[in-house]
Amino acid sequence: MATLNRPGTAEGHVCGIDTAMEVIGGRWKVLLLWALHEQPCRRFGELRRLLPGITEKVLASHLRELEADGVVRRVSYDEVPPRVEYSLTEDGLRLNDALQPLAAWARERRSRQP
Amino acid sequence: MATLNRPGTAEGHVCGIDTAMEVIGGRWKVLLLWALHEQPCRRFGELRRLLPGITEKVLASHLRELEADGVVRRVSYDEVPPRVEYSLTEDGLRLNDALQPLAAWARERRSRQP
DNA sequence: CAGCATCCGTGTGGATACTG
DNA sequence: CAGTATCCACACGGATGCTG
Repeated sequence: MATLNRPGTAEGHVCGIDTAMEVIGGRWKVLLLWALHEQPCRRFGELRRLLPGITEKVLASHLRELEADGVVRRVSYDEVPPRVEYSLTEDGLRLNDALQPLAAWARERRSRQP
Repeated sequence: MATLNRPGTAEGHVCGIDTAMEVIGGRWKVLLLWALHEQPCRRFGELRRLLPGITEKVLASHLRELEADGVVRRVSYDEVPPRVEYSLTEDGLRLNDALQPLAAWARERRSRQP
């Protein structure tokens, strides 16, 4: 019988969905993507304020992971005080678009059972 | 400044996406949804074989959670040997449809960087 | 301001064995 | 066959303090 994932191959997923889950898997990642979608350029402290409850460590590590996955771009300006701006890459924009139906599903389901 | 989530309210998420993430958050859940989408009715052992690496405990708990979230339906037949069949609910079908763009995103991105 | 270093608690998931 | 029952490991996220 065919299987849905292929153990032994690092990224050999047949249906592809869990590859995406690896990118957005993380407590705050989809909210970060959303924040960077609403406004294309955000600073570290700004993102922190947008996500009450997130700690600096987790915010930093999430941003680094999203950057490593090629969906977030980090631009550091050589100034004092330091300024760093985060934005979505092209791939990140596409990912966010791909996330919209999921958000719509959640909204629609809540409107049915409030 | 407005925030993306509203701490203090259990399900008061503004953008809705992380509500969906709570449903599909789990190591194998999207694969389960996918399996039940490919073929509408699956048995426990069948699902276990489709997901090499999953343990019985995790499979059972994931199925129970998906059932509690109203996306999976469990039908138990009173037979010997026991037979239980799992299928997607209407809501589960819609969830799976909402997941397709995400899978497409992952596939498209892999085709660009193999 | 934008982080990193360190330590730590919890929960999710996993291994194994057993049952109706 | 379709699960429970235990026990356990470790990754993830969190709290706190310090730095360029």
